Amino acid sequence: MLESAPLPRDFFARPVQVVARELLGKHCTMRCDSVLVVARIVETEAYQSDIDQASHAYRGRTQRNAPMFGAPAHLYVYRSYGIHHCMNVVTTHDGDPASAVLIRAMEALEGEPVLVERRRIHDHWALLRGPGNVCQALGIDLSYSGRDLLLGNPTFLDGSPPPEPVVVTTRIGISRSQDFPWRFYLAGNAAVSRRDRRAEAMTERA
DNA sequence: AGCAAGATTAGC
DNA sequence: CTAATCTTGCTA
Repeated sequence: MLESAPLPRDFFARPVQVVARELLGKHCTMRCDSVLVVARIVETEAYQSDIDQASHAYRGRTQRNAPMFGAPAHLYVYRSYGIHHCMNVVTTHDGDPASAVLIRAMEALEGEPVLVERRRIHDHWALLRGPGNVCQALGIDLSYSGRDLLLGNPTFLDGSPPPEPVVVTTRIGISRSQDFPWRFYLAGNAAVSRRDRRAEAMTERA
């Protein structure tokens, strides 16, 4: 693999939709039990608190969502349905509403045996499919919430832009603000959690 | 202090 | 389609 540097804080200090889209194709490295895991981001969602009722920060700051109101390039992790964890990267910068990108799916590149062990499945494309599965595979829990990405582990690396077209569509699993087209994924990638054929058709035309 | 809801997932 | 499972945050 070619050398690549960690994404600088400035990368995240931009509008959350821009960051969500540009995060596609970027690599995420995570040291798990002294083993290096590398994965490629293939699906994300943007959450912008001021106009987004689906955002955990919509009703203001609380103990749980505090990281979303902090500096960019920090993690915001929360427990989902009492069983899973979901990982977000904070993009908020001075003067902007609290915002973060939910990492929904990745493609395993290195260290797959560790992921297989944690997930207890062998399907390569399902290892990191879905936000809850991403955290289970990488070993990310509540203790990671608020962590600065620039400290390393996990780390997001710069890299070449994704060769595949990007599909833009509406977000999944929310009951409010369902119409914002703030979900992004790499067309044709088998790790994507749920495909949107309609949006993919629009993508071909573009 | 009690309680309903939830950015999910796997299995029937 | 539904159960599983628990933390957060709102209401009394």
